[in-house]
Amino acid sequence: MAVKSVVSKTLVQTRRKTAAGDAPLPPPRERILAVARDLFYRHGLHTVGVELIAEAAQTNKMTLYRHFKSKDELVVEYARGLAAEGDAVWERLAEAHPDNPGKRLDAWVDHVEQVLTSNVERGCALANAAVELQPDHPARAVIEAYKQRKREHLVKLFADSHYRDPELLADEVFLLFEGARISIQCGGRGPALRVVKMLRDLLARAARDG
Amino acid sequence: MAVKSVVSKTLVQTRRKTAAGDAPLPPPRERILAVARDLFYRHGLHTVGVELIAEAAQTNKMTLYRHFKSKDELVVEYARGLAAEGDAVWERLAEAHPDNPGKRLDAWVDHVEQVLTSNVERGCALANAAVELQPDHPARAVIEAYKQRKREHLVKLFADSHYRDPELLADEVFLLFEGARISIQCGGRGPALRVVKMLRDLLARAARDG
DNA sequence: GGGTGGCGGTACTGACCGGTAACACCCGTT
DNA sequence: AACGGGTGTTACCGGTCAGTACCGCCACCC
Repeated sequence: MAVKSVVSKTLVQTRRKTAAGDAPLPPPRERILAVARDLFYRHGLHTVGVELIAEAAQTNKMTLYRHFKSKDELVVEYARGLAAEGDAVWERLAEAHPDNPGKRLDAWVDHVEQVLTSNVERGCALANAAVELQPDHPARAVIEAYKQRKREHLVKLFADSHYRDPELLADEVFLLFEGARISIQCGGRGPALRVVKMLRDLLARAARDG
Repeated sequence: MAVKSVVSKTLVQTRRKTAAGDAPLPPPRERILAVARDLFYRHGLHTVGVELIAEAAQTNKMTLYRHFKSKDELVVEYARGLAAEGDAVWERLAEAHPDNPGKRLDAWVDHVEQVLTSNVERGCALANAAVELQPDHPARAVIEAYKQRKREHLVKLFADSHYRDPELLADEVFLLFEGARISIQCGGRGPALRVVKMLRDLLARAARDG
């Protein structure tokens, strides 16, 4: 029930650059968010303390609290960052294939494949965070809104591709994807790896009206 | 980042029966496990302390530690209990329809429907526990073994019903179910409610070889 | 009746964690 | 040169939590 720190504490830097004059560091806030993202994802929100985050970000607790007025707020920013990154995927998809829904769909499936085959041992960071947080935690609203947007993106994608029941299809695809990511951490890596094949089969079989 | 106790602390009982001579209580170990099950599920493993569990079980921390040598062990027993209950469902299914795979399948879908429409605001307790626990926690092995068994039960169910690709079908159904339960706590209750329809459609459309 | 064992109650320890105070420091600006 | 803002450092507070020691009590059983 404990996370033993494995974070290097050897840091001899002053002010955005290491003593040896290496590459300058990003400002503390960004470093903290980057580290929080890594540690929260790998070890969970509850097991990672603010001091660990601060030290891993090559700063200290005081500076952390100058940028985030509480750990809860840091968690909210953490969730916001993840949601923004997820939204960015959809924006890139829309920009890459502005008027070709079929290609947009293919590109999304490719993206899913890439996500599920890369190092995602711990599944969806936002879903995990939702599991750890009480229902009234402010980060929950961020997470739920994001998942809602994600589902609606899918509905629109299928509607644009003229599938007959885009709502139901979106739900189905959404649940398959979510199920794959949660089941990764329950031991079954197998099912998740086959989900891309399922997706392609499903989309090929589903009825269109055009 | 805190759970404020809302548990009644008014308890004036001595030894397995209340002062007023009400119904006798089960032995402490069972009470503790029952309460742990409820509180761990509703609030998560990390946010619920052993003292809260003990008091809610109408006993105290000392007695709890006489039956479980650590909180981690209590968590393991918690997981074991949930897994055993899940296994019991499959046993009842096998007993109810020993030589009629079709009815067994129908009964399972009914069971899924019942699970997803009852009060499961927090999804699958075992999946949630896996999210909260480090990979080397002993309870993780219990959870992973259970999910593995569950998937194999599904494979056997589909194989007995002469579906053409029981492995793939089992994965698909498994992921849909898992996805439904995790997505409940991410705000989207909608998709989960439609999963039963998806299941029936999927099973109706899937190819059989007999 | 006198053990014996299980249980309830209290009080405690030691560690950890979120959050704060106070001060020294470095830097860019004027 | 003086200033001020953002930062690093240390020490600390208050609370919580897992786990333990100790005692008293009641039930059961020979």
